[in-house]
Amino acid sequence: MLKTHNCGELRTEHSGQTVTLAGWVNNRRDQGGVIFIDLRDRWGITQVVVDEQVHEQAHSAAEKLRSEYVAQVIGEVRVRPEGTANPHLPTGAVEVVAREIVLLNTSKTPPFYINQDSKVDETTRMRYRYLDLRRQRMQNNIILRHRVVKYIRDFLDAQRFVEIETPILFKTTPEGARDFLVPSRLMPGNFYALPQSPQQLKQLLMVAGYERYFQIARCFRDEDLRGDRQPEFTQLDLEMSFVQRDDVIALIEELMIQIAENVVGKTPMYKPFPRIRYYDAMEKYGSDKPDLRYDLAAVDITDIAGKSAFPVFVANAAEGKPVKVLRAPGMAKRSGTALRKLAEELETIARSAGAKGLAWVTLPEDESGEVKGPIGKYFTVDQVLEIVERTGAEGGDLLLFLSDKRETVWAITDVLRRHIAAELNLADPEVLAFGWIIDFPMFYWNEEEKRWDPSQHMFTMPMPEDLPLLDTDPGAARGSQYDLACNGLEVAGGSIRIANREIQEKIFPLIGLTMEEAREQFGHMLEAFEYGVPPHGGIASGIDRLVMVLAGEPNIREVVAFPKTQTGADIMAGAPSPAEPKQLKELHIRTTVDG
RNA sequence: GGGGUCGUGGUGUAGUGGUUAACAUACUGCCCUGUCAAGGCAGAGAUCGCGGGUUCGAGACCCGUCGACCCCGCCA
Repeated sequence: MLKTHNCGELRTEHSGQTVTLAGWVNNRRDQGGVIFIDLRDRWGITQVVVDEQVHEQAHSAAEKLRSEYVAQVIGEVRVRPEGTANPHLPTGAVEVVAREIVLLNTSKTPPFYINQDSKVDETTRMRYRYLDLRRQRMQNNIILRHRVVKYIRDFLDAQRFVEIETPILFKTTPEGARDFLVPSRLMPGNFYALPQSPQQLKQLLMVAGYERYFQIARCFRDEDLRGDRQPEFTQLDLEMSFVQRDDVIALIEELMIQIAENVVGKTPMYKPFPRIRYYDAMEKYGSDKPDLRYDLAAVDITDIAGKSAFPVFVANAAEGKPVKVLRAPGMAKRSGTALRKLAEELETIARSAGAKGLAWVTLPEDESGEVKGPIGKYFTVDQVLEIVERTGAEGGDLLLFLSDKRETVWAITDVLRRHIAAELNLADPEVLAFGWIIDFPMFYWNEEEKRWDPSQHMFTMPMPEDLPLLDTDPGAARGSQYDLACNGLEVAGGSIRIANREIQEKIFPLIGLTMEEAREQFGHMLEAFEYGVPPHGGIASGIDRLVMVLAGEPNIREVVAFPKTQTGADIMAGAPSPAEPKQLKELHIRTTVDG
């Protein structure tokens, strides 16, 4: 080893020891006769002091050092002179007096600051990702990610799970996301697909009798990117036999709590995690992955609004369209101009979610004041009081009225709620608010294709008591699906699977598959399921998103070592790139794009 | 496929149609024996993403294009 200690570990008790350190020059302060070098490695920073009169050779070597040069320092640890300790550094009580400095490598001037967390254009960061990753913030994130994955492996191993690898080259399926395809050289005209998740394979491992399987699995989906979505990502994928819904939920909840507390040092806001029915989540928050760090729930006032003098609400209520109120706490305290501007802004946001307009009233700050706003006059005092009581609103609140088709109101609730929370700084990145969403509908209606689409996947077991609904009212049937939301992100989702051939065969026609098509695409599954399938269920958790939320980072790229840009490109390496004609020929591929 | 924001020395920004494009920091050289956001002095560094257009005059305005980012669609 070119070092005996790392740059983060020396303390006063090492005083007097001769040590060898090696790392990067974080900073150099040249005082003339004495030079201070802050030497940095993964573990920290240690101040190296070089005195011209004591070690002339080391001093002249230190004069040539620059930022990010790689150097080895041999010297003696000593307690810093009285009054020169640096309380901001863990190693700040000591310094290493350099006897010898070996220049291991020079460096060009970096294109951005490595030694401070300042804003840098993301294109530049991506182009020099290896330098970006050298920065403290990124090292923290990448190492946190390692610790989370390590914790998961140890936790599940202790619970007698077996980690099993499944193929990356697999079979395309028509359902779900767009597949990444890989042409087969040995079978011209045929393609593998990269797995969107190891869903089928893990169920087959249950058939195979492993009972408790997990994998830290890379998954691929060829869809457009978002701040929380990359085309390739990592899932904790697991499956268990002889379990019911609450067994899987309890296991993952315990795992998440332990990760939060033991790895990140944050106690989740709610313990145990609340369980919210899908319909209630949509009614209150307009989202199946609500941010539970704040409440701001929409409240139904259809009955009151239906009796108001506002024609739109009366008409909507009569048609069965809900009228709901969303509180914007304290937002009515703004001045007239600021309030009008805010209302316009909120209306624009509401319209983007399908609203035709946005009605609002302001509550006075004191009892003698009056309710103001475009529709204030349509409500009687008693009606206003009833609304105030039902919503828990207080003086100075801005009340937003949402009324439309139920699904549209959900969408508006979601965007407004998140905007208000952002405006009021209610989403503290230090807080972790987990919550389960349960009782999802089995299917949602696909109007374009005139069929039911599974809301999770076709192997999701219906809730036992809803089995009869498959024949009578599939839209009302609930699945055994469970999703875990944290801070407005979906961080896990799973279900109990269908282990019964008759039930599975009822699902196919509902989702528009004939038995022939089902056999063609899932024959291996159906066949396997004839050989003694245990009842089983599982869950998958997006590691990237989980680490993102644990780290309090605003986007997924901050926790992926080498992420893709929004156009799916790797700016550093220049991927994707054209293939050589020879490669294409071998793969029996011709492109329609002119080279 | 659609909507939006941004693009100015290495980096981060300012620049409200009119001087030699400004500031901070980084960088280079010199000075300096207790600094740690070191300090002082001097210096170098910009075809204002690219291409058209409007104008007497464009970093700024318009159109296009490229790239990054945010969002909708999409993501079982």
